[in-house]
Amino acid sequence: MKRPTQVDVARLAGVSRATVSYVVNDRADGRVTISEETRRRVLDAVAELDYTPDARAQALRSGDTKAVGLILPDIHNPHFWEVADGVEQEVSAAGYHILMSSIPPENKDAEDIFKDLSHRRIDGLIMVPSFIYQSEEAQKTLAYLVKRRVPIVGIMADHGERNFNIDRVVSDYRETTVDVMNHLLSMGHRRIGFVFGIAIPALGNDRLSGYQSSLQSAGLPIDSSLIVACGPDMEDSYQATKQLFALPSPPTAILAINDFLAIGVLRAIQDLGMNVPGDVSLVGYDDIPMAKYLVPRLSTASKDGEKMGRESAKLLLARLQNPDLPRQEIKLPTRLILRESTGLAPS
Amino acid sequence: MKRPTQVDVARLAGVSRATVSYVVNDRADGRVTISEETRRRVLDAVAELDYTPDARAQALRSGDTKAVGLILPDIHNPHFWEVADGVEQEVSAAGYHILMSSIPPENKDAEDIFKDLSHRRIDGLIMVPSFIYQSEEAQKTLAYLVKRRVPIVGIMADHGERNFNIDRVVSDYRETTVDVMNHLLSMGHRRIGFVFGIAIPALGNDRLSGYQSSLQSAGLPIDSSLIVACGPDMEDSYQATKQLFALPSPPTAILAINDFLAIGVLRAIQDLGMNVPGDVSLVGYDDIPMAKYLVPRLSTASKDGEKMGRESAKLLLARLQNPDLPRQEIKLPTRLILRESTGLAPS
DNA sequence: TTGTATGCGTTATCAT
DNA sequence: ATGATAACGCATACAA
Repeated sequence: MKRPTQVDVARLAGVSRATVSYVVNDRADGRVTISEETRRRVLDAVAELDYTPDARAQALRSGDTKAVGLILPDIHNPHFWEVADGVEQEVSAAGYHILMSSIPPENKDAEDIFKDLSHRRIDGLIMVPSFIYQSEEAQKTLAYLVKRRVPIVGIMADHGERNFNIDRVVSDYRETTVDVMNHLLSMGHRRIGFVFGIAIPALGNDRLSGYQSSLQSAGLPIDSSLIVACGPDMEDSYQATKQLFALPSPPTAILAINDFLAIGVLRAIQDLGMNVPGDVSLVGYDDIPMAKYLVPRLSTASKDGEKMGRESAKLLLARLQNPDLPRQEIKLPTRLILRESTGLAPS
Repeated sequence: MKRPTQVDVARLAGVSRATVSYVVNDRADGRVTISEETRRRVLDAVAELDYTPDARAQALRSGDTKAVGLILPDIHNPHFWEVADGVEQEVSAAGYHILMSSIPPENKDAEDIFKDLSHRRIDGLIMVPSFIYQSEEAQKTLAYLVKRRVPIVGIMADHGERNFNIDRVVSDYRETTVDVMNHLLSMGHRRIGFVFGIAIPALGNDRLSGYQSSLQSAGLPIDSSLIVACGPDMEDSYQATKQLFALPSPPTAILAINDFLAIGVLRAIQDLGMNVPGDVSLVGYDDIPMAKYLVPRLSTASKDGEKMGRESAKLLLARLQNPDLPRQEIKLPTRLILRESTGLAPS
């Protein structure tokens, strides 16, 4: 039993294919008009056959697929689910789907996704353009797509990033990191560690540079042994923390590159027989949903992931509707949320 | 500047469209053969024009879209991201994409997704068929699709669920719940609470029935005030826990319907001035990645989400390749993992 | 070994 | 107010 097509409907209703197309698509605009009589007949036929237009044919004919791609750097970090959720809400309301593509820390898959864009499997792309920094190849491909005016919106930090001339939702932790540091400094912390675990190091630059410049302003040395780079999993941050406390002069406060990794840090500190914030203060980033339920509740620099997702989707939708729009940019704030994981430096 | 098509390539290479199609698709199988000479010419032309086949046209022509849908019940629960990750790994290796569709606790969106399936926007579907239980409508649609032999695989529990006659990956917590209860009982717990917060109540039946039958076997009463149903967010489980301890005779142990909600439970217990496992024992489900980093490390009934994802993808891929396969079913084990959140009942 | 012709299901542009 | 007909870009059976 094959799927019914327009032809089948047309035959059953005793009209032409074009007519079916008209009534199905409600082309009551402008020129075309359909008599109530035939309209009914067609609709009846549609119902009877349970006809539903073929999306593939529509895509070929109309040129777009009603699907947008989404590239995120780390599927295990809850922050990015928030983003995905936001994107989803917005695009699905507009009748689009998300082609969730493999989150590529190494650029390998990124190529594939760009290719999909070229193949017109998707109408546009929302991405946290991490992989871009990893690969010349990817940068060239992106430049090429931009030249072709392919709709792309990037979710990115402001600082030190090349402007790829795409629509962007920017949200930058640099300033808030300075707030974090000032707070820590004012609480008497002098040795502040940084668990820099992130799939793409360049993505952490906003935080790292805020950290370093704060130290400098305070006349404190930048001790590179306090900055430990590690992988993006909780186990990585767990080990990194142990490394930090194996130092001759260990930190009294730690910045974790994100809340997700902060969980591993928290665990390591307690396994070391210390407690937070009594012995060590801890600050994360992103304010993931579970941050406020951890024990202790995690102090963090917050970013509204869901909103970032929604805003980027809006930007993309706008450009899809009107390709000639000037370049769009939305700036979203970040802010410091003090909870229970920060306190006075031990004396 | 328009995208180049087969025609353009054919013209540049001085061959026919068919020839282009042959070399591009490497039809070196069976009958067709292309001389090395023309092959080169075509490939050169392809490179020169940067030709890339149009996926929309391929979809129309070939009948499939190389995309599969994925329906999950709760986007905020890390367990389901493990599943998504597994699915992604497997299908992307086979050249498919995931159409991540809005995770629908209420059936509303489910209809849309089924419709997409009908529209052939996707070739198949992997789902945790939660919404099915909410809506007669959805059940009818599913039955219809099954009759049409649309490739669908369900990720579901075994117990008490209707067999929808689709391929399935089953994994059931009933037995492991009995293990959990036996363990708790052996540690002297007699009043065991259940934080039953889940978007779709029917989905928790494997756990609930294991809980109840264990109680019965032990000759203990089933006190319905110890089972508190709540929403699927951490705040819900947080409040539910407070409710549990407002009882005249509060529990000494708690089962949380999943690890995600267990985080809220853990927080509530400590806010109540009690500690885990000293005052109350806690067990979750799923063994999400952060479970072993919580303080205390969470005892839990584990399920390998990623593997569930991978296996369901394999099933779907197999059926896509051969629609006439007999109905497939894979059973995945669950097991109790004892960590630090369970202990002797207080005396 | 390669080219010709046809159809996939839609939608848009004409005529009628 | 409706109907023919021509693309959209590709893949394939068949002819040459």
